[in-house]
Amino acid sequence: MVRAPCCEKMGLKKGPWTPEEDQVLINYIQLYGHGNWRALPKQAGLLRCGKSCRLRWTNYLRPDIKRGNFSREEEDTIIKLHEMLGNRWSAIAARLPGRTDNEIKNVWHTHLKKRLKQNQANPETKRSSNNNISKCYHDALHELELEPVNFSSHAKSESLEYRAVSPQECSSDMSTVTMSDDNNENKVCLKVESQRNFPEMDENFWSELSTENSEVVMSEFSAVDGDAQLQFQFSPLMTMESIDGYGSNMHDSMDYFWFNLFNRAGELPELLDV
DNA sequence: AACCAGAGCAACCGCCCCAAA
DNA sequence: GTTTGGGGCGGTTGCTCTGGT
Repeated sequence: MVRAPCCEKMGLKKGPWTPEEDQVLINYIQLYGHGNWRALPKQAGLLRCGKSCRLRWTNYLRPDIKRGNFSREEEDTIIKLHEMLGNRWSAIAARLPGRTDNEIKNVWHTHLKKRLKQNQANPETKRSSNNNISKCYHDALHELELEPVNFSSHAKSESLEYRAVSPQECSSDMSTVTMSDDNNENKVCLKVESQRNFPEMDENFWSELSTENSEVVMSEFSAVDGDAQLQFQFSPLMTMESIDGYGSNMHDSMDYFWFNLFNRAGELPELLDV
């Protein structure tokens, strides 16, 4: 079933908004809010569809919108977040206060894609890119025959389960990772249950890990008889409020964690040239 | 001055998700 | 369990601006 576009209804205006229309919309929302977008234009006396009003408000008229050019810092953040999240513009916008998904999408298509292409044309840049590291640890995990089998994500808790996929290991090697942020302090506790013995890790392991993987900072780890506990702390870019729906990113973080763990323990095959 | 091409950006379109009926 | 409708999202369009010829 294809729903006909609401603006095709008789008499509804399309195209650029006039300053008068903007003012009507602003006045109405300031007075009454925007409980029901579909009903809003009629009540406000606008010859627009609700969708058009919502878009105009969220992308342009909202008082907390930051206008003007993107700073280099903002652009770098977008590039990094795009690397992590892909074309999830609203998720990226959630981490850039005052910027809208539409604006970020436009900046990406007009500026940043070009910038990235230029960077990738430079082999030195390419070698050191996070993408390359990411591919390496995914490959490594594949070789280890560890893969995520279950993942669920909510605003305040995450659950992730890994298992070994080779038949001979399947029954003996199962690890379950449960994350929670009970105190809502951006510190995420993980309980790892696994038959695999965790190698002992020194201070350098954690400092290197947090340097190379800026989304997450390991703060504490202990492993006793295969029952491991560790504490994550996310960088400011990775707040728990906005983590909902970032399953793929958490996979990356956990993949990275496992990769480093087993790499350090010398359990990785000779397949990496990071 | 006129024309053209490309860049930038606001707005639209169609689809999806989810809650309410 | 199914249908319906509102809201949100990502992709795309098309208008405007700008710089080059």
